[in-house]
Amino acid sequence: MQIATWNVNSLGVRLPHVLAWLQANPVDALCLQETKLTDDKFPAAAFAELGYHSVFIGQKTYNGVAILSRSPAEDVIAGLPGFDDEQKRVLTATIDGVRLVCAYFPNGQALDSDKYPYKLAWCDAMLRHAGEQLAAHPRFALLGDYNIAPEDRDVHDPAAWEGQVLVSPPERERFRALLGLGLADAYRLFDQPERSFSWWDYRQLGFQKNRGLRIDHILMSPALRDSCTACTIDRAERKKPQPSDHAPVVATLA
DNA sequence: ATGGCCACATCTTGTGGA
Repeated sequence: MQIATWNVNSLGVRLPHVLAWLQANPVDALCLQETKLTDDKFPAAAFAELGYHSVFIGQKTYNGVAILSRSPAEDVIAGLPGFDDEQKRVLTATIDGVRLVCAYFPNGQALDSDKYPYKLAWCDAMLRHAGEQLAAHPRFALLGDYNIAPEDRDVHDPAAWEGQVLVSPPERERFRALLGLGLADAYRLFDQPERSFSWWDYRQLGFQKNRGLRIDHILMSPALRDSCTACTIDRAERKKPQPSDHAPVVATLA
């Protein structure tokens, strides 16, 4: 089984990329973030033609998440229970007996922005949700754009980023709290190239110079970790014409 | 030189992203 996550930065623009990627990478489940489409505009038929079911919650312009899967999604939950939020950022569903959370963590914008305390409170609500889901479902994974680079090695230039959103100590504390539930960062289960990132700025030849951040993650429960045989970032996708600024992350389960 | 790109909305300029 393969599970994957990809922030597509507008599914309206990136639909051809996603369809081509699925044909080349027929994963069992793909979590999408930043679809930026209201539900009436979600291209479910195009995915169905490739043999994928879809569940989705979207809004105009911002946010929006979806889970595409070869088997139908079961027991779907939209949003974070107990956390009132207009923003469409979370879907939870069971695919082939694996409980998946597809999450688009808030960006936070800046440490002095109102969006920063929202991000921290959102992370706290996610910690509760992940803990509850993990307790109920031993085969559990949390996939998505976390908007957190967990360690300095996940940042192209840690000195330049110090004090910025995405790397601040309170955000990294939230990431470590998720690990504290017993979840493993699938990418770090394996030897990986140095300077591995999942997002690169569109500006300043960010990708060509590999000036990026690793902010897209797959965290998995002990039961899944034990069967995980690989986790990779598909950098090649970022080289294509009109790419998303994020690359897909894929985990393989035996 | 503190911005460079991209997507989106409302328009040809502003916001948000990361």
